[in-house]
Amino acid sequence: MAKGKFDSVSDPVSPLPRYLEIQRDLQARIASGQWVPGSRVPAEHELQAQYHCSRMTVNKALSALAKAGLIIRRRRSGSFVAMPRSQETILNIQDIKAEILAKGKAYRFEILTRQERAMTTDDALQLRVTPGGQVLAISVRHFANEFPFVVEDRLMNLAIVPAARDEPFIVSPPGTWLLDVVPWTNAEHVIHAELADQRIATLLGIPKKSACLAIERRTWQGDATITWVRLTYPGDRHQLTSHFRPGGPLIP
Amino acid sequence: MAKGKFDSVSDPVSPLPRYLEIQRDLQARIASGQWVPGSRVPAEHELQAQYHCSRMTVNKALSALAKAGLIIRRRRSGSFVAMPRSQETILNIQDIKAEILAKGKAYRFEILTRQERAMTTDDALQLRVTPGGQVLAISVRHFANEFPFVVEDRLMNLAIVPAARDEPFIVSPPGTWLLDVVPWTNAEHVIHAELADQRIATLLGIPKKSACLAIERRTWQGDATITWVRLTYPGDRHQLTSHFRPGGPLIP
DNA sequence: CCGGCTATTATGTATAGACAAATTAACCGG
DNA sequence: CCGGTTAATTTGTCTATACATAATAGCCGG
Repeated sequence: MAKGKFDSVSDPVSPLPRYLEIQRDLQARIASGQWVPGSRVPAEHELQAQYHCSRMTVNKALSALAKAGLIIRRRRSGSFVAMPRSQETILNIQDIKAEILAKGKAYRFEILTRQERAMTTDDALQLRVTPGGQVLAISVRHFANEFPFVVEDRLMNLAIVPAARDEPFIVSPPGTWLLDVVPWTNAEHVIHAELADQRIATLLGIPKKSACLAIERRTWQGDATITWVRLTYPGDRHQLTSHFRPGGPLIP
Repeated sequence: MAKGKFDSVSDPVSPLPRYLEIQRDLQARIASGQWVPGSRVPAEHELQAQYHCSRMTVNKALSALAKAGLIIRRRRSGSFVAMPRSQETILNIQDIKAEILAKGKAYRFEILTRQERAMTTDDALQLRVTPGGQVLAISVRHFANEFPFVVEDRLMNLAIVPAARDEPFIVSPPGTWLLDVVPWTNAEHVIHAELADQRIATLLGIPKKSACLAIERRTWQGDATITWVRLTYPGDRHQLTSHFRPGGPLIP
């Protein structure tokens, strides 16, 4: 005999690892409706016999399906096809510089205003911290191919990011700089629509009272808020797009 | 001796499985910046010695970290702390009925229009399929506590969902019904801002030309488009919120 | 000095066996 | 028939080992 992996019975040379084969096979049965929600998935030892492999291999496939939320596993009871999940999608909000460059457009930005000040009540509210300390307030306009792309209004908590005080933000805009310099642990996004006021209209070069997409983001490091930012996009020119597959990271 | 699991050396009774302990420990070192991006993670056999366990256990922890994108693994080279990831967040777009009920408000809906027709060119474009076949076009208004909440304009591909033809949509609105009945494999979302036209303004009870948040969703089953839907929310009253932790599903 | 071969190394996948924990099912005494 | 104890089942975790695979490092001949 030559070599032949582990000499699996019926599959001489499989391009896909065994556990992924099993995983996809089970996933297909669930997606196709062959196994309806609530129905029982064969026990590990049964699948082991069916697929002619060890229990660990079956376990790896089943655990992945469980982590993806396609099945529910309970000791002694067995595994069951999960109920249809509420819709959930992965929205990729890139760093603005990366976002524009990814579209193959020329990127440029300009600092509109920059102010270092004692934290006001409003600042504290928006950062969701107790007042006190200093903040750096910065407004930036980003351009794609020399067209105004988005207006950024940002508050940075200088108690957490003192280095920002001495950063001129010449090569990188504040958002990109922060991403590179400060590790963050939590983020919150709020997306809504609003009408352009005079300032936004002028800065984006759009008519006053046209629709804008506003994204607000708060970023934390542990319990401390690092920064709050509000990005205002022209609503008709910008849109957020996302794709989603249930059992998301399963089929990479 | 009584029993004592596997008699691990220094940890008599651990409430957490070993691989999770290791995983969290490594994760903490990465998050804290102790291991900077690009730096090398000890090899499996080193960690095995450090944590006093088998290589498979270490492997499980490292594989999970790799899947979560915290480290990059390469054969022969070793494992390395990943570069800071582009911002990515999980946006939860619930089924409307569930969304309203979750807010503790009374839910009601009404069918505004319903038309079964041969697929028009526009329909085909929006469903992204080649023309031909029948579609069901439905408009629905959803209420929360008797206030207009969102307007839904939907196209359903009757070639894929013939059952919709005979469904009166009395107990459940089309979206909820579809979620319960039809398994889907892919979805695409597009979010943008726009101004309310006369119809939307009337239906939502808001001034004409006020800002609206529009969410369009296309849902597939394999290659076939099941449905296209456009949800129009009042921009000032509705917002999408999401939280995100890097290394998301790691800390359940 | 360059290009290709070989040895080494780290990860990837898989096996078989073992004990632990949880929960259901069966049983049995009152 | 009820309630509690015991047994059986299923998943969860872990070990030790083995071979596969990819990629680097080093060697060696031209």
